[in-house]
Amino acid sequence: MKKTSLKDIAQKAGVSTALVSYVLNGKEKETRVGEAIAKKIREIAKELNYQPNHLAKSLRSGKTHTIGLIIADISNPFFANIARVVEDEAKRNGYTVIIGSCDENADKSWDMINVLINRQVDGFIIVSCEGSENQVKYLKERNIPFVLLDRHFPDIQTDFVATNNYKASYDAGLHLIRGGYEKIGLMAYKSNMYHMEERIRGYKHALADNGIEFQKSWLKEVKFDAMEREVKVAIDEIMKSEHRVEAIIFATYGLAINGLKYFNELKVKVPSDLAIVSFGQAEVFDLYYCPITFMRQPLENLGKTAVEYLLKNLKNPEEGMKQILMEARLIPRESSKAKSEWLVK
Amino acid sequence: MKKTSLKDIAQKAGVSTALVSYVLNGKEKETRVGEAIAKKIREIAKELNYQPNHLAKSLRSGKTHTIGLIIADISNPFFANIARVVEDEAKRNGYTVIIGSCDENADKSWDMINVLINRQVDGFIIVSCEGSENQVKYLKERNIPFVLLDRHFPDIQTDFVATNNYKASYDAGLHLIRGGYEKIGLMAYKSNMYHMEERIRGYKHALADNGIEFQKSWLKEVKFDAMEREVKVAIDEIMKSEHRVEAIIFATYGLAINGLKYFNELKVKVPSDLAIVSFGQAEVFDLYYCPITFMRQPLENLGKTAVEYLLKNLKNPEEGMKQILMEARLIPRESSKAKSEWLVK
DNA sequence: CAAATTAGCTTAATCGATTAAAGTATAATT
DNA sequence: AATTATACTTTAATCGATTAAGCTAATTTG
Repeated sequence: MKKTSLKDIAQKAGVSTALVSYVLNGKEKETRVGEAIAKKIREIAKELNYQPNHLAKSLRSGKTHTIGLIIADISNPFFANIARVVEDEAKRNGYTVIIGSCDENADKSWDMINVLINRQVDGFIIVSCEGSENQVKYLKERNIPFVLLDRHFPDIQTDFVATNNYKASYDAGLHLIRGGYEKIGLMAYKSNMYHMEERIRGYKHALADNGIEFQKSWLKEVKFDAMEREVKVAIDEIMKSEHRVEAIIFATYGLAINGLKYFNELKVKVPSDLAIVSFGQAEVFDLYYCPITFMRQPLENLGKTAVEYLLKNLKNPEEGMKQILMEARLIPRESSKAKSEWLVK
Repeated sequence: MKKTSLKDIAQKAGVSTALVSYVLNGKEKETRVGEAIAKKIREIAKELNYQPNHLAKSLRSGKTHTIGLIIADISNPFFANIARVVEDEAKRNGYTVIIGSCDENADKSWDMINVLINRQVDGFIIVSCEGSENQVKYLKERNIPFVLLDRHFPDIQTDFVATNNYKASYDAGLHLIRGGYEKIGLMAYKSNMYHMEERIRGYKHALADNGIEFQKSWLKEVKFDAMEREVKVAIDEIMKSEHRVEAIIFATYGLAINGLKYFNELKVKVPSDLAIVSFGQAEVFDLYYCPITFMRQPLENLGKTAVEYLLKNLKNPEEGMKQILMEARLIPRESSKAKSEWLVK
């Protein structure tokens, strides 16, 4: 049983497809279709359960009402959740989302972008990965609408929706310092992505502003592709070092998970052996024996705003650049309890 | 700058679009295109960075190389992961996946199916939710290829790829019994979905086969939509009841998370106050203070096989029904440690 | 009443790619 | 030389929906 097309309806109603199209698109007034015939057309359409063919529509109009969402790492629940938000918001506006994860790999990301361009997506929302600047430039040149989400490139003028990572990281550091911790480490990705640099910068400034001299051995940068192994090595180094830290900030969810696992193995006690603040957010942080303090990023707002910006661009490509940095909020939990609280015990 | 089309290439090469199409589709031999011209066409195509328009292709061929994946609850990491597997496997075969979560709501599921049908997906992979039998029947009637994943309806003959839930649940029960537990509860969804019934059946049989008389108060069924509240109520009841259980099986990831959170609040100690085995899988199970025993479902295999079945159907719609039940494997952890091990302490 | 509107509908081009069918040289065969 | 085969190309229909432009008959207007 084939799908009913405009033609089928036209035939059954004894009119041209044009009329059917006009009626079903609510253009009967402008194009003055007879009332009787309009009613008939609508009835037949209903009877045959007519559903327009999106392909044909899109081919004609050049609009697919589809958004390509490229995520650097969908296995990170923070991104998985943001993907859901984007999807829901897009759906509310009549758009379909095609999601792809590039697993922090720029080549994969290129592939996905090309595949999606061929599929004629109307625009992109992208959580960029390292080394994908050229892709962003390419989209700009080709005038393909897009919004960068969560990560952006300060040297490339684009629309973006991101978190104020400098501030977030600064706040994380400050929180620990106020809790009485002085030797504070940061575990981050080895990356020259701006958002990561900002997190490092914020952390260092928090130390400096509070008269704590940053020690090189406090900053551990691990490769995404070898995260599990390198996190362990880094932690081993940290625990042995002479300026051994009393607290550590995990710059991403993945780092935190690997770190916490290893702490379990090592029987490191949080927060007495080591206090923790982490970026990212996930169920685990609630359920760890010692609930983890984390920086809550405005997930909903980030996702929704990204969609909003993109749709605005699609409607009116001439509109100016739209950029926004949103603030993260520290959610204090046991893992970073002020020293004074657990010292007395 | 508009995208290059076949026409552009044809014009530049001074030939008809037909030739260009033949050459770029590797049909130069059958259609004996001159070698010189073929070369020229390929060069121009490369030079103009030609990328075929999928919409046009699909409109013509009736094939979009797109799969609709409808997931009952994407916030469940088990399903999120399976979605990734499906996506990757589809991509390996040149297919794009459009994912949608219906949040265990049949109406939403209807919507999604309709939207995706209009987008002309070639077929569906569906993790069905309660009350969606009519949708499955509809797809069957309309001869739209689909494969049910993880959940299926025994009364409707369809392709499916699922876990042997009866066996998994039986094994979960057996494991606890062998660990010396006798009073064993099960927390499940209030649902008449077959997979849930099977989990209940397996649990009961495990008890019966080991001479334990099932108590009504041991089985708690909570509504998905009010999970958080009802889990708490259920646990309160369990803890107070006279036949208070010593162990509990969570039939889904969501139930486990909510349960574990509440146990934390109540300071229930796992496994000495209550031993646990759960379905689903997630980072949390590793990182809980007492790592959680769970039934590992063959996630990869489930996802890949679903794609395989669907693609076979797409290639050859006449092929017979394909159904498979895969076995889950219990991963023993601290949360269900044999009583003898912790009693001595 | 002739001319000008207007209402109501159809025609046909278009989006981009595919592909039977038809066309036109050129070469081979009888 | 006439016929046939071969090699190479073009034409045009098609997928399904949209829409500017055109057409016809009824109605209004001066």
